[in-house]
Amino acid sequence: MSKKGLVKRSEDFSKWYNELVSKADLAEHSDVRGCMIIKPYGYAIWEKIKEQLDKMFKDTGHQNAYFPLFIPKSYLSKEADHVEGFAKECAVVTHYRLKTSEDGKGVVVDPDAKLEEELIVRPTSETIIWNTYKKWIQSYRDLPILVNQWANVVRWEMRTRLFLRTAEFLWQEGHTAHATKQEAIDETEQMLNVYADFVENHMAIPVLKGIKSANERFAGAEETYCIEALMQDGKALQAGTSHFLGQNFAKAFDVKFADKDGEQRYVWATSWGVSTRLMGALIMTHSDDLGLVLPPKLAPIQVVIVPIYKNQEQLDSITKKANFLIESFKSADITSKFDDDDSKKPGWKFAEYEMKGVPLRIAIGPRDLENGTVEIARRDILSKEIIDMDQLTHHVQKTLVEMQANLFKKAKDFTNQNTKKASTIEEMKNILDYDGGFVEGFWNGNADTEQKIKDLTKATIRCIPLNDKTTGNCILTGEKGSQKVVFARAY
RNA sequence: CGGGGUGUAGCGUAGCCCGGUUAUCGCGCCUGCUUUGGGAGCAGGAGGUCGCAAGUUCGAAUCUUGCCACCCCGACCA
Repeated sequence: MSKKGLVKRSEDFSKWYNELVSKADLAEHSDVRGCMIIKPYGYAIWEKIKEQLDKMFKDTGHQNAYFPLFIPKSYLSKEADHVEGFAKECAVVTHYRLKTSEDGKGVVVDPDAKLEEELIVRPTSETIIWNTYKKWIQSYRDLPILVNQWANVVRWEMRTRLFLRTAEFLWQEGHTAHATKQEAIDETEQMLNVYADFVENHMAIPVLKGIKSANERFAGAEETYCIEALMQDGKALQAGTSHFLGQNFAKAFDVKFADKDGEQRYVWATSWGVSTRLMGALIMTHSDDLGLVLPPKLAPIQVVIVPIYKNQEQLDSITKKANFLIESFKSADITSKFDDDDSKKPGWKFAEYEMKGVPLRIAIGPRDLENGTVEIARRDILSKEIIDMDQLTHHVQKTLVEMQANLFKKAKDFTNQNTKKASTIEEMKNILDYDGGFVEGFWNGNADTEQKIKDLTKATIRCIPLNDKTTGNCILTGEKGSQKVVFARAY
């Protein structure tokens, strides 16, 4: 990744990405095909994401619950579009027992232990949840149901990439049931806004809010809302989705309720989710050649203190100061770590914490002991300054807030600079081939047109932006009165 | 599933075309001393079914065949 700007050759960006994930100790490929091992440091960041999102879900009235990993095959076939969308990538459990093989070496699947009905490892939980909601809902008094589940799901992908596309991934999926269409739509939009709020204000990643074209819509949804973010290589990443499911699942699973007027009505549904893919977005948005850059709100360690010393006596007095600082940080809600590991030299530690994206690094050495100061280094702009020890906590607090804002602004500027308008296919192709980025254009709303544009440019419609009713001439056909959409090449 | 590529120590690699002593180098690891304000230096040491299997040969990391795994580019996708 060049600090100067876009990497146009995607192989270079892939290489940079993979190296970063490995060197920052975030994750690695498992020996199990397509699966990922999230290492403790990577998982700590995911936990920060979870914790903050979970709070936002609860603040909007949701509760957590947990549903089975296995879904009977018959459930999946109840909603036609839904099966079709997921059938190609499902892992299927057919047996429940192993036995020692004939030759005594190893084990084989016991053919006598065949399941009567195969179980599907959930690729998403709409079906099993709606099968349950049928039992939970009889009256309008049972509504709404506002449930979220933190879980793992399996989608048997052909090609995998750490955090962005793995056979198994972690996510949260919200599944809500409502008495009216409007309430369900409001919920869908509310959760899209929660996602946008979280991604922008906690992850410092600017997003574009919009709705998907029919082609890109979730299998079984009537409307898919999404947030799209632009990565540093000029490709778009879908960072979260919120689906208005209409009455599709209620009808498929026969979920009806008695309304106030005594009428039996089908329930209205939504589902919404974000996954460990957010980790990929985080990495690809902020990081540089030295490694990961973390927004302070998501950093498991916000400040690291590195001692520099020549003898035990110096280390002792530095340790005393460091312990004092750590206490002071703690009372200001700043997470810090004192790294007095004697087996690593300071230079090694500096490089290591930069690689891991720790926002602030404080070095305390003999000079500082004399002067009552510390050296403080900022990860985002790579600056260093000397600060008086007694003003430190306040300074750190202020700087962390500044860094959070700075990272967002930097990413926002990048996204703005790489959002361009095109009125013809050639124009769009030039932009995409040269810089990548978001391309605003007009589309006649026709699925064939969308496909042709994709064939010609490798770009898909990322979304139809919300609250932008501008019309113009279709980028492919020139048709007047076409709607505004945003195209990009995507992950 | 199509096209391309790679498998040699924990990681990264040389050697393979043109078969021949004890398989190369770097990082990491272990021991000791000196070091510590940007990934330390020196000395010594440990670590290998050369992806798996068969074949050719006096002899295979090297040649042949088959298999497996992984990576990259497509198609598909959060």
